Amino acid sequence: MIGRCHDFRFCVFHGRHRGGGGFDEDEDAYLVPSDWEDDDDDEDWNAGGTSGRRARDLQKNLTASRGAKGAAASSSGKGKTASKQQQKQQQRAGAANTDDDDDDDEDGNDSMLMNLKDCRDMQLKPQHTDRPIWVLPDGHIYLEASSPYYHQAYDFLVAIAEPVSRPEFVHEYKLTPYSLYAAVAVSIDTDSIVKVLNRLSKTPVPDSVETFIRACTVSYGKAKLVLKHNKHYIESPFPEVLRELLKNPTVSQARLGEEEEEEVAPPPKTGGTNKTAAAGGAAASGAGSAATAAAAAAGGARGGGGGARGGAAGDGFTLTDAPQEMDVNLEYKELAREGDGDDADPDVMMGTQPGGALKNVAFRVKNSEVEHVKKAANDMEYPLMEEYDFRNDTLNPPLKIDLKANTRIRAYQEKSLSKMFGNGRARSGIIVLPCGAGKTLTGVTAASTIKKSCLVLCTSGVSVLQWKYQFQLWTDIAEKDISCFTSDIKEAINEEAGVLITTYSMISFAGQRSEIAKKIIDTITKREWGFMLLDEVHVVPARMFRKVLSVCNAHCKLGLTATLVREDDLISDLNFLIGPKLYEANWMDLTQSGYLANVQCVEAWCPMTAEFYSEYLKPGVTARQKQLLYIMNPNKFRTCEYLVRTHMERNDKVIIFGDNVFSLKKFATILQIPFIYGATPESERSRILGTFRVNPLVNCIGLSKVGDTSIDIPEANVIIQISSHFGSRRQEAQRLGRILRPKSNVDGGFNAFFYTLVSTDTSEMYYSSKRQQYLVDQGYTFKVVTDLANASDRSQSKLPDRKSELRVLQETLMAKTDQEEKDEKKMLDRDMDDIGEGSARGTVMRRKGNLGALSGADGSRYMEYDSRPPPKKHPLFKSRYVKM
DNA sequence: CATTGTGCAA
DNA sequence: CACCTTGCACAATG
Repeated sequence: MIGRCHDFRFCVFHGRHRGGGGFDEDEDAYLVPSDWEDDDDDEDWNAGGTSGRRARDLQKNLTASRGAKGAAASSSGKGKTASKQQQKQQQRAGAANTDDDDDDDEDGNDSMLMNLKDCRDMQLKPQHTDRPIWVLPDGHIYLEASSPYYHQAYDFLVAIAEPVSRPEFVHEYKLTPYSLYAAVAVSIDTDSIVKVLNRLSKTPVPDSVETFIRACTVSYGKAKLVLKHNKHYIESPFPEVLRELLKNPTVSQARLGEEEEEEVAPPPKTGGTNKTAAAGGAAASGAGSAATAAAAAAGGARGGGGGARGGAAGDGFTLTDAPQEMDVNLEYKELAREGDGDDADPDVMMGTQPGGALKNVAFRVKNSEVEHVKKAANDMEYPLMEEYDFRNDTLNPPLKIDLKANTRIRAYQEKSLSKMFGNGRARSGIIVLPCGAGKTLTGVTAASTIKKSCLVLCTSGVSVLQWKYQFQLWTDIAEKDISCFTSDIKEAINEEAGVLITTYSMISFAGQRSEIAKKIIDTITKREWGFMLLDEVHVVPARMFRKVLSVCNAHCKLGLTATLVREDDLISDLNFLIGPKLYEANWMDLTQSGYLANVQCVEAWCPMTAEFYSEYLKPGVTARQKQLLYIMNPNKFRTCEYLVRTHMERNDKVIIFGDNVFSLKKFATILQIPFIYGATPESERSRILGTFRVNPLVNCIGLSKVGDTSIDIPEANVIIQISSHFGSRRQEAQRLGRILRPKSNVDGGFNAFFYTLVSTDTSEMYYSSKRQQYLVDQGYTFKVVTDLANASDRSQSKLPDRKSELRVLQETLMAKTDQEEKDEKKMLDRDMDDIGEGSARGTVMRRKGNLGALSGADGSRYMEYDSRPPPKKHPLFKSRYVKM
């Protein structure tokens, strides 16, 4: 039996005993008062008439109904109910600068305003004041956070809808096909969704929404992607579904006969590398060869374009029956049983199926095409389920790993894992937890539940070490069973089963590999991984990093991240690359529970000084120079200075973040504080961090974007941002995450501070509001202060007068990029070579050149350069050069 | 083993 | 409405 401390796994087992239903996902979990009348007359929805394809059109209609922006927004001024006014106010409060500009409610933010128009004629139901949510015809849902039934409704809504924005009083959610897939994936059936939604809603659920829900959920779970002997199969008890999928060219082209080799065949190195031959090895190989034989026949048939195998696979399509031998796995029986018991759904797909005897049919797809197939299937609204029945997997050797007896996991971690293991199997997906909320422990717990070979992917070498450390901290895994693989650590993998921790770039690296690396990569790609853990999963959609998913084969994938956002549009790719978002913690809930520090966010407005602003406005000033000017704005510096001084007096630990290295250096130098950036060697870094941690006299350090990731400073409780990477919401959230570690002085008030210094009337204002969006959606509010620069006493400042300001301005205008400096150096070296003798490389010549360059005769310098063949074709340099 | 170069991500 | 620098990982070099 399981130790009573492992509540989570306790739950998993019980979940299974209860017949595969999610253990806290059934309708009963969303209890509402029984005297609420159920006014949903489950009208019979005719599945036959509506195929899943309709969902997309419905979605279009839904969005179209949102209508023209401006008119709706202005006409919505007198929303009918008090709570809608409240919503609006709240929404506006979320945006930092609402006073003068009404137009800056952008993107998703305006939906609430528009929707007010749409629901004028909605009828309120009895007990509507008790019911916590509004369901609008466009699929948006609003939840009153003050409702006594908030928690029930919250649990339900996060399961079926995407959180859009969760400020203090009213939360906005949105129904999307993906969110509904995820809901069905965690075992909430369609009728329950509609029923509970209706019960919670103040107004009857609009027909459009119900239709949308049904259309989205009807085809979910009909087809499945499974991994067998390192080959991928699309499998379904419904031949019709497979036929449908095969109509898609992407899918049909990805199809592969059982015995066919993929073109990208690995080097012929078959000599016993496949180590699946464990305890059940004999049985496995027997089944394997039988399967191959059976499929070979099928493949032949397909080649001939002729006879269908199996009665169900007619219609000109030749389906490869799943060989009987493959059905030995319980997984299949359970699938069949589920389909059998699926009472509420007399599915059109099953029309020809003999009720009790569901047999799975399957066809193989190329491993290299899995990504595209999944995307295509998603687009067709037959999202492929990926579930791993790890308890009944006898093919892959088990891994000896258990949580230590004293390991405890928190309620929300357990909850997130319950979404993953809800029906006793492991489903692929993404868990979103804020920084410092224990993502690693969540991942480790998942790995020790599955107990199969586990591949962990991280973004950097240091986090590889951290993961290994955490595995050893929380579990009893043997030293021989866990290994790291980075450019400088190459540990041997356990042949049987083990945990391997590596980086994305290690796997996706395209260039020449060292011999030892080649060997390890080979074993990684050959192995059938039980579990793949993707740390910082928001990086995975990147062109190179997503390759890891086609290179490594895993039964189940779990992505972890704190910030599921990107500034490009690739984030939604994760839906088919990994799976649905299984759980997203609410930052404010965790703050209230004391798991996170209570952060006061402040945006400090710093007016530009006259000289800096006139430079800023000059025509022909490059974007980079403009950026430098608003960062180096003396009022910003003095604001920073003032904040540092103030927090020093409180004995706080302050981090100054600067994305731009030049300005960071300048600030740090003038303030006389240590700073770390990319070029700071490791020894120096740990020395500075060490003193910052322990020395009460060193309470302030500067960090470049090295601090955004991979530097952990639990002691810090104040952040001052002096410069940032444009509108990166991820950076903003990640920086805030640095001070989220709960602080000891919890007295209900703010115990951490997050300042962003913004030069007014510059593009920095725009970026700043963009950056804050993610945090605003998590419920943070930004307080705007305007007078800090003047509040500071000039005489105490290191930049007290106009003369010193002008000096800074001068330096700012002369600031060179690293690239420019390198080029200068190169050019100098070249000049030296031209002059001839190496001995002339003396100080005199070098100095002269340097001074000349610094004096700013840029144009001529580059012109001269032009007459020579370009020494290097760095694209960045090229464009700059062309400009001049 | 410290540095350098390349390529990538954001 | 895009902005383009900075940091990192990896392998190869002297």
